[in-house]
Amino acid sequence: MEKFLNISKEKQDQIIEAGLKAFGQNGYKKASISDIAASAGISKAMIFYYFNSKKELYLYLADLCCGIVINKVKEHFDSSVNDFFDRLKMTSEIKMEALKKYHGSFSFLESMYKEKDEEVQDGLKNLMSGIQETAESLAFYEVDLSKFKDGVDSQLALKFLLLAAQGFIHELPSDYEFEVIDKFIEDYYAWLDIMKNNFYKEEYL
Amino acid sequence: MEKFLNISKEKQDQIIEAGLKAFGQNGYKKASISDIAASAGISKAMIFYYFNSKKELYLYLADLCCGIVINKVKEHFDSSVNDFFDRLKMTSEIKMEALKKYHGSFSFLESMYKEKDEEVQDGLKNLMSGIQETAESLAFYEVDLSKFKDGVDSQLALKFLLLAAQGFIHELPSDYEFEVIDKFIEDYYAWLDIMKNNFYKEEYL
DNA sequence: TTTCTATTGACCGATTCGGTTTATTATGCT
DNA sequence: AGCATAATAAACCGAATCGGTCAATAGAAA
Repeated sequence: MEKFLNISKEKQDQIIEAGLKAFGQNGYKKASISDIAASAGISKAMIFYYFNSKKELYLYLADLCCGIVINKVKEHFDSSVNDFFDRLKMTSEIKMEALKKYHGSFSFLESMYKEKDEEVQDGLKNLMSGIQETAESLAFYEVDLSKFKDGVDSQLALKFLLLAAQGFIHELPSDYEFEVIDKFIEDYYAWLDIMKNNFYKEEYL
Repeated sequence: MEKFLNISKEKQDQIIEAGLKAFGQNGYKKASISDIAASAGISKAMIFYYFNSKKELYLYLADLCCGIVINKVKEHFDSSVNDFFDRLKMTSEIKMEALKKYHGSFSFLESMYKEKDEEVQDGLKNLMSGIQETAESLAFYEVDLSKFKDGVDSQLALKFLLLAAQGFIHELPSDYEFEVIDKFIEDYYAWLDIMKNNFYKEEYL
């Protein structure tokens, strides 16, 4: 595997993107090394030269994607931000920055959560345990909800905002341009501002 | 194929659900008849006894799912409802009713839109042409947007509400219970009411 | 009993799978 | 230059799986 780390970053990225895409779309079992190699523009033998098996490649990618998210969280998350909308902006920014590293990262991560194949279960369990503490639910405790008007259910607001973000991620084609993410962030912030202006008590505007 | 229509509705549904799930998760090429048969609890040979080929089964399911949605639209859509939120309730009700017929219908429909395999392209093209007129974008013309307060972008509101609905559909596990849909509809309506109460000019409340 | 239908498990050739081996090309090092 | 070593691809491996067929069985109807 040190073989892989010694080649150029561009070629590494081609292989990583190809792997994330194939595994993300088809799951572990139905993704094939031949597909990945062809999609990365190299021969199948090279995949086994860099990584020794399908399993090793998969777990490397899993580790990589989790690492990206975890690092972004450690880098940007600030628990002292306790305004509802500011906190949301922060977490969505973290998410989107991770999304911008590799096209396939999110569809891979999501298929990873559903992955049931026994061959990789052991390796995944290890990863999961270390990532639970960055779960979304934990990211929203200690947020100040008293700024909301009576009659506005902040939990419902949160729920639908998170669903919308998830909907956006799923709507992305596998070959999206990075700018569509920036465009979405823009819309997202505009939408958050509208909600804030109409859902907060006047003294907090 | 008339063989298939003569067996009991329950057995039909088992096969349909198995097919929708397999094709929806894996796409046409990577879904296997063996999987579908096993998941439906019958032998592989029976699939070829009812349908003569993989392609015929796939196109039958595609036709079935499109038919369900189209019928629900014809049945429930009322273009005279031109309040923004009432229209949204109506279209989401149509969607969810279709979702409740078969667990796998929506993931199948979505994978159907992305399907690129040449073997079924011809059959899909025919279906698509008849379904375009029920597209979501068309469902929102002639809606009265003047009730919104200044500063509230109704198009942005629509966009995020549709994204949230899509996010919900994707969050569903493949073996969801039908009641979670009712629970979501409940939340959805509560959320629409909150938005209406805060986004409409006072004279329209 | 005969006849027809529903159903299966075993089977078919073809393809594809994960993985290996071999041969060839670059790439240093001296 | 020559020589070793690493990078790469193509051809290959046995095993599994693919879509699809078929012969044999069981069951109901006659």
